[in-house]
Amino acid sequence: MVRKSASGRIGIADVAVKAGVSHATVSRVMNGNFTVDPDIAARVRAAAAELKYQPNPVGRSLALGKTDTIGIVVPDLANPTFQAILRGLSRAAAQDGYRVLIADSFEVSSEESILAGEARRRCDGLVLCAPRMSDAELEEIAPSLRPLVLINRTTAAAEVPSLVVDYGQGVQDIAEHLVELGHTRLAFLAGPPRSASNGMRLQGLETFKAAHPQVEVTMLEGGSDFDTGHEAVDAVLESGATGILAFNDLVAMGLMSGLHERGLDVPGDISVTGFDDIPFAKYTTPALTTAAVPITELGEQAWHQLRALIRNEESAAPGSSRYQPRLEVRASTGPAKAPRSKVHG
Amino acid sequence: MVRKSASGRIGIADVAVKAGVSHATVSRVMNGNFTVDPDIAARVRAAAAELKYQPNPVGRSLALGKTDTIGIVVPDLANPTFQAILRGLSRAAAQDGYRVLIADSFEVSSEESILAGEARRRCDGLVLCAPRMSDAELEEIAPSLRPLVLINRTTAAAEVPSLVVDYGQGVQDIAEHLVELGHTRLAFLAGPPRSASNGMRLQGLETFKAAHPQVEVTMLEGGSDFDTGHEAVDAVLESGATGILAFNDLVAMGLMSGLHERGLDVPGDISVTGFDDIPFAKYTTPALTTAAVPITELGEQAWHQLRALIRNEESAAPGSSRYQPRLEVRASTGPAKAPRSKVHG
DNA sequence: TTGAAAGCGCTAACAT
DNA sequence: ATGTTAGCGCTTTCAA
Repeated sequence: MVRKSASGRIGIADVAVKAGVSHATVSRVMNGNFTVDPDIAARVRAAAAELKYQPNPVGRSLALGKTDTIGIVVPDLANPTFQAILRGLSRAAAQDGYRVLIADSFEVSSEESILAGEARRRCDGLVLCAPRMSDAELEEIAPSLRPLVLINRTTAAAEVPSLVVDYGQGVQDIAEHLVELGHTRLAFLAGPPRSASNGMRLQGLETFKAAHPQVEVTMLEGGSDFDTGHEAVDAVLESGATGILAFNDLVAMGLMSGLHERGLDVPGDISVTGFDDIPFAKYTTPALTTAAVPITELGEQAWHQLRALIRNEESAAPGSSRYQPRLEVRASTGPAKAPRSKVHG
Repeated sequence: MVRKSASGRIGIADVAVKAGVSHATVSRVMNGNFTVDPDIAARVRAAAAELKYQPNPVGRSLALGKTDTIGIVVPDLANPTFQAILRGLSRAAAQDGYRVLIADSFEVSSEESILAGEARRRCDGLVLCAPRMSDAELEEIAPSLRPLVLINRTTAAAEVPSLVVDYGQGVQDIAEHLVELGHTRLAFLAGPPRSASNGMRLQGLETFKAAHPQVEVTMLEGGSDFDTGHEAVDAVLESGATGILAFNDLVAMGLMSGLHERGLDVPGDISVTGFDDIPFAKYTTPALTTAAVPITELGEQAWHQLRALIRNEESAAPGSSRYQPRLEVRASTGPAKAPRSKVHG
């Protein structure tokens, strides 16, 4: 009969008894410490195998002061962008033997710092993804969260590398593309107000407007999902714009769908662009012109930065990097038609 | 100056010293034990706040024998179905104060049981999502993984509830729908060979064929992503079928995209159906006819089942449930044209 | 090379 | 009501 310790699970003590050695020796064998006599080691391994002993990671974590787990906090797990980051992060971390714990703040910015703190305490490091909290709050809690890597957000706090996508430049590239096609009336379907990446897009558009005073750019309120785009059809038509920059691919798809239902042709009547280049983007009808962000790679890089911080806290902190989106011209953008007259709302 | 224990982090001992009480009292206060004198409790709280003390969850877990964390193992985090399950699970678990640890097996079935075991040991319970391992292996390891909930898979092992979607029935509903539209030559674009849900679809089709001997059903090899569908165009055309049942929505979208590139009209020339009703499905052009699976709810239910098991190991085990997909007729299916002649590959 | 013992940070039974 | 003490399961000095 298999002996069990009080808890019901088989522990190191059971193996020690069965092999006729001390806990310490079992521990050494399990950790590949070669100072153990080969015969004894074999005996221990046999006992462990027979009892199907698996070390308890919680006890191990407490003793070692590390969990081999990292945490990631995202504002919305339903967003393909964050899903892709999670995927890249998880894959990269797994290769180094680390697991990932997820925390979804559901866009409730007031919950973010609590979630982050809780996650951090259970892990060896944290990735904070596009946090919605204020700069002040971020800077305040960042030190207590280290090792910490930020995505699409920066902070003045020390030792906190950031990976940020240059959404401002991307949006400018898209706008330039539309201008080259002859569009003179553009509209931007904005994202979530608290999103830093939305702020970067807005800044990029300001730069663009300064360089192209002859181009009219209307700002429209929006969000980050399909429905946002779908519901924006009226506002878009009312703006009289012929080139629409949607916050992201999802919004663009929703908009195209709405436009299609209204009998409008894309890009014949209106050109539509997205952002991110999610996998679906090339399969929409028409295929979506967008700015490609190497998003899975971003997750992977986040792990590499975090790993560096975890491995040697004191030495040279990794720097922050900026990712340039790449314009992907597809079929959803085309030459501007003769100006349309505004449609009544 | 803030005192720190050896580890560098502030521990319960520091608070105890600062408040002039024992560890135990601090612990009581932190856990809301009301047997503590209000004045002392206040003093402890003040000390904790001043030191910004946060209990170490690892120590707590070791003492309590629970981690307030559950694990989920998925075959592929890139798959929208698993993403949705993860989302539902994470949201539901979070409401009860549980976090989720993810493990992606990347469709490597030989890694699954190791991953599952490792995840389980760090958690209080596990959700095994559409495991690719054999029935024998599953049945063997299931007991060691309890509390365990299975999704889209069943096992003979005791105390292991399953949530399974009735893909067989769903596929029959879709096939019936196509037959009603006059299609007599169908083709099924299969999914990953090791996928149990693919097996269920196959079984459903057998049932369908028995009931409709006059309908020709061609089986085509496939996979589970866009590219699979996109690359299947030749095989689909060669089959001469006018009604195509794709393994899932992704495959259907890829196929529609490929058909479109060939100048074929959906549903004019060929009707295409998907499965799952992912959020994108209603925004494809044409909107995709599919079988809707309440997938996020599935993740939520998985948590409820797991919670019941965690809360009282011995009492009435929750039963297994079966989810019926709901046929969503949209624009990608239409009346069959006059039979086409086979196209040369 | 091995065992005894201390300690990781916490909770809880026991004693006062 | 509070402190003392013994674990939780493991790793790692320190002695032998």
